[in-house]
Amino acid sequence: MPRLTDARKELRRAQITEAAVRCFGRNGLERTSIADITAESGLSTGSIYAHFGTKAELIQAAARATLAQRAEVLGGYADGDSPPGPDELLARMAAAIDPVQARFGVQIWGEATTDPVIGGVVVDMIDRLRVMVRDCVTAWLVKVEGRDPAVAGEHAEPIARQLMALYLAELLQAALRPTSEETTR
Amino acid sequence: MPRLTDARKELRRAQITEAAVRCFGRNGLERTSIADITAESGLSTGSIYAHFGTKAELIQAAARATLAQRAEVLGGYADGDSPPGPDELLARMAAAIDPVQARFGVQIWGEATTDPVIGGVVVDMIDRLRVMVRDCVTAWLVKVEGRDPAVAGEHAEPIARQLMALYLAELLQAALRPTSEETTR
DNA sequence: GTCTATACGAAGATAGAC
DNA sequence: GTCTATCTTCGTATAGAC
Repeated sequence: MPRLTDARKELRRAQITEAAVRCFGRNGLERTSIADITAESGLSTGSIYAHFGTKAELIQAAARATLAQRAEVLGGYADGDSPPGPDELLARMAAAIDPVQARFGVQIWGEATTDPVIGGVVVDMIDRLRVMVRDCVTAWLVKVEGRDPAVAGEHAEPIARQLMALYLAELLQAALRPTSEETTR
Repeated sequence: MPRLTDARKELRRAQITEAAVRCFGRNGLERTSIADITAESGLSTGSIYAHFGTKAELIQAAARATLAQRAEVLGGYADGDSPPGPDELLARMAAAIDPVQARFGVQIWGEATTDPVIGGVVVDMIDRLRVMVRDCVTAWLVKVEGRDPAVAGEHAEPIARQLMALYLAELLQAALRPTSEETTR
């Protein structure tokens, strides 16, 4: 297994998807051409198509990468000795929102309504996030509120649902907030 | 002022935007061509361009019409003698969600992230909805919970925010739910 | 693997008859 | 106002050299 070259390959792919996300954040999924991405990434058309079969595949990869990145941020919250309570958790999640990623994220929602592949990615990711939020709330109920671990999970579930809804609304709001360029104009 | 012909004009425009929304719900904003809309509406390219200058204008008109229609549903809730409480209100709003309009709505969010005109339409409409929800909650606090009208408005505000977030999440979920065609396959 | 140059198709928009 | 036919542009994807 040539894992060193594999790693390089992954790096290139990441370079491309990250440039793509910046373009998408500026101009939207369909209004950024491959040419735009070549300009942003410094690479060429041929190079991009060497790594992704179609533009749709590129979008899928970018979506997976971005959503996974957002999930990672929540990773360690449930582990500490004093996990954050619901309000604090939401505040942290909201504070971690990046405008460009928020815009791309909402664009992906739109795409997910008609593209089943993207649809799968999005619902999986929302589900993963909700589970992580639930676990964090459970840990909080047990560790700082002193609830019975046996029932804390059940209690955490509806709270997690509400938090996710609030978070999605926050994400949407961030995505709709005018660009800094637009506000300074 | 020829208001009869104006009315006919509006009717045609509605015919076009409604056909467009059905197409958008199926295939997304950018993957429905003008040709698709002619097929769905029974009209021709020329006719469509006689009513809308560009495809973007058509999308804007469709967005305004659809969002206004959703706002209308909430219209009378605050007026009755026994306005619904938060849970009941959310349930009614969720029950009134149409899958096709939900998909189009979420697509519009995506478009709003990069198109300032659509952006304005969306934030205006979300704002209008939130105000209506707030008024409904206020009426409920006063009329069925017996709260002091002087402070009910303040109390209603955060509740309305939560309800809106929950509603938007519900809308997103409906939009991501697989089409009936896909599930029966 | 990366580049440049290009083929090819699709879709937005227009012209002009009726 | 509505149609059909068409123009033109643009963007994806490929071919082939290095």
